[in-house]
Amino acid sequence: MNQVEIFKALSNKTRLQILNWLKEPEVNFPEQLDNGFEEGVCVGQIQKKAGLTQSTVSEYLSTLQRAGLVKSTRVGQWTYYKRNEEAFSILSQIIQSEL
Amino acid sequence: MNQVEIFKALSNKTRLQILNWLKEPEVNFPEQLDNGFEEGVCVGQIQKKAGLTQSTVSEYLSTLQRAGLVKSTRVGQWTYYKRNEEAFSILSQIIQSEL
DNA sequence: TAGGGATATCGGGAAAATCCGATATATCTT
DNA sequence: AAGATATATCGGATTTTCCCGATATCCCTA
Repeated sequence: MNQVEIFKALSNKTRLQILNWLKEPEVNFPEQLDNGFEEGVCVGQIQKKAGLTQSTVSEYLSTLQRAGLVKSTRVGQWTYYKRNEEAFSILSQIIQSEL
Repeated sequence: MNQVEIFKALSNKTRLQILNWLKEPEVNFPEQLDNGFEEGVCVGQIQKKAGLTQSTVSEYLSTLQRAGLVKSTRVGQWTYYKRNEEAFSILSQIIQSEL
């Protein structure tokens, strides 16, 4: 739980948006209704919505993952990303007690 | 309440330390026992503890203030900084509900 | 096993952050 | 008014972030 790394990951508008979109994948990624979102949302869907290049979005997702804010699952050629809710819970507590 | 600005302000080890020191000024700034800390701690004390130059620490405190995380009071030639606890409370809630 | 699609990684130009020394401003004292 | 002290602001060298295009890797299918 590296605090500076977490806050750096959160210091970007697009990355904050991605995290927000992943709160309600069924609303924000209707094209991916086939799988039930238990795995998360694949990079391509997120990239399309973000409107940035594939490499940039892939890098942003790695940044979020290194910070522990999302988890990924590889299924075939797709990598699905979803929020790590526990991390947000812990972060919220850290801000109240430690920070 | 600009979220990106807040997280950027928190994305620095020294600034996090300053915020932490200001949680217990009487413990961390014993040299300033004369005034009762209601006003906060002056820049010079923080600078000495941080071990960075005066200009850097002054700039860091401005950054924290622009983000709303600290408040300042000018008294004579001193500027006293203290935490804005309300901001941390709100931030903690934002992480739980909005982020 | 060849080709195609999804994702990751690499190299880089532009912009922002980091932290410094020098200087400006404000205030207090004498 | 002059000197001393505390803080703020400025200019800049260095590092980091942002975001891209090109390329590499992985996996699936014909």
